[in-house]
Amino acid sequence: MKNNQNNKIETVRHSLSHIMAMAVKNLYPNVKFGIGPAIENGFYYDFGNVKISQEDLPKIEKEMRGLIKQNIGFVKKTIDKTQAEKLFTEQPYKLELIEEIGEGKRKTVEVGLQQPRQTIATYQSGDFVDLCAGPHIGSTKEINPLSFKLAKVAGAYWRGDEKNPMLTRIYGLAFATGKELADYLKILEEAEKRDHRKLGRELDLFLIDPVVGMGLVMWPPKGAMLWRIMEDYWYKEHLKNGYELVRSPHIGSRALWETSGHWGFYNESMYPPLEVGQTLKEAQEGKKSKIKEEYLLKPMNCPFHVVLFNSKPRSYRDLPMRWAECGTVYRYEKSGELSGLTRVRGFTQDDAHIICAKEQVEDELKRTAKFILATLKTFGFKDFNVYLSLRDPKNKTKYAGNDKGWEFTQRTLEKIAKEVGINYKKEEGEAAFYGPKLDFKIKDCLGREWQCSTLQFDFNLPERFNMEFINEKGKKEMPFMLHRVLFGCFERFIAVLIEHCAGAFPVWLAPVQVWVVPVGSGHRQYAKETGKMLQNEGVRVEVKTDAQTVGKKIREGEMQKIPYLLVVGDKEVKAKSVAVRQRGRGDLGTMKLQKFVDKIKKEIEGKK
RNA sequence: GCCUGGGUAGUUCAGUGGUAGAACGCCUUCUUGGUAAGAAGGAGGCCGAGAGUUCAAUUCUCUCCCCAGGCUCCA
Repeated sequence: MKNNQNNKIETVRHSLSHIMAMAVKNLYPNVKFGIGPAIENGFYYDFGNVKISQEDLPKIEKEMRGLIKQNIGFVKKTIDKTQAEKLFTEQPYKLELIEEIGEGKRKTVEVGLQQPRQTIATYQSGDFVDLCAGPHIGSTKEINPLSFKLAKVAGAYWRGDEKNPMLTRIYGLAFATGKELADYLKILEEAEKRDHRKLGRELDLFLIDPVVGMGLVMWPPKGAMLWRIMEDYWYKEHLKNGYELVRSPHIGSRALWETSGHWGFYNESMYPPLEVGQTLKEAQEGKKSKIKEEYLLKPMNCPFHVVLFNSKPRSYRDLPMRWAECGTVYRYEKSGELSGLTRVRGFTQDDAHIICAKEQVEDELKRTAKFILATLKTFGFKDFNVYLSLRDPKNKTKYAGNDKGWEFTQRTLEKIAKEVGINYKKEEGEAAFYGPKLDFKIKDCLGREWQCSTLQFDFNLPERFNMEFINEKGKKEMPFMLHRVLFGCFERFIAVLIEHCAGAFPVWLAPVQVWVVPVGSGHRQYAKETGKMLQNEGVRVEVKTDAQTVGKKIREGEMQKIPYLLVVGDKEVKAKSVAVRQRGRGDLGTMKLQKFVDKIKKEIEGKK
């Protein structure tokens, strides 16, 4: 039953995309049509040869409502390729699709064909015919005209390829009822309040300033504290889990990146070389000299770890090696891709490389997957999607490594994913060229997925750097290499963390856990003593001695999302107690100071 | 990088072809306070940068920079 309803709204959404296309055609007769599928929460359609802006949406929406009132029916007509080519003669994008349907190449949702077809499905509504496999509603009277809304315009490359022309995409929202639409709009409004960029400013967690550089993040005390807490936790857990810590520099010579292959295949994303042949002063004076050395900022930590591994002969007895480093990397992302903390140009990966023998692969994978799951759980993430990215079986040549290695690792990845109970989605062709991977993606406040944890094989670096160890038989053997990050990187993880808890961090993570609020000036001394005592117990505390009313300080404390506000006045001084106010819950009443210390320490210990 | 829309005080935003305003925040003074804003006063803006049109540009035009939402790419 639920499924039927889902299908029904999908069909309505898709039909709305056709109605929108009709409306656009009426208003912009020369429009060229791309595609227009139903999507989560609504639909879109891509249009070429038109200039449509946000301001035009009400006009298009009005036209759509006019069409809907006419009770236009949707009629399926199957025609042959020649007829289709004639029908869509002025629609170059449709002709491209018709060509591919004929060849069996087309396999998107709205024309779900895998096999070469002689016939082409079309839907006619009124005088508008669209290339479409359907299904559609019978007539526009099935559409509730109050339950949809055109949301935004956006550019989108034809077929998602940046070499193709850019079309104008109009996104619409559509639900079964007007109430559902209103509810969704409400959710969007709420989401805005959780935006990490807004909260980052309000809570003084991070700063990005164009004077420093786009995509380069600075961390004021509160943000730096949050980072530190995460990092301390991270180090502790890694040592517990049998990792060793390593460190590597921020730049590496050109030769390193040539050997790793990044010089060649990663050149779009790397900052250009630092060419050393003169002093800065000489460069400023315009003196030119021969470049003696070239260095590149590291976009990845791996090559350093590989060089460390190769620095002496390794025995099978040394394996597995688990080397971890919170390493800051720099990638020159295109300007339009930058966004808050989720996409930056300098970021710190909580990286580790596991180098092991084939027999150890399965066990290491399982350990790592469990480690990832435990970490996400500790930070309160329950809702994330996991993707098993495999190579494209139709194009095996573009990958590093050999068939045997790929088959083994892909099989093992899938096996351990099942064993540790991960509900994953398989994606063929999504693997990196150097190996298959398991990606963990967390949603932000708007439901956009961000890859955080990942677990990836690497067939490239072991080959390029000739990594080897001496096996039990005294023979040289190439080890398996595994990259993995738990957070992904601190920046992005902090972004999703902020949005996940709306800035109200659990006590163990809160940069400031407690404010002590004296009622009057006579209570300042006791407040300071209380603060000192808490500080000695390892609690992160601030004493608010400024001359403001209690009401004002409470308000500020709540807005700063401080987990506990301790109000102290005459009663508390006398009884050596504190009046505890918990964030979001209000006054919990008074308790002995020691009792509060026990309470908060227990919460911190339990990662609450 | 591409498409659409933006950029006015630390923040959120008004406003105007004759070089600007509110609220909060900040500073000072008064207030010594009991669970979400005590009062008064003050400072703070080459209205994102550059060029053009104009007697005159924050306002109109163009270029660039940055921001938002997408696309592409990615941790």
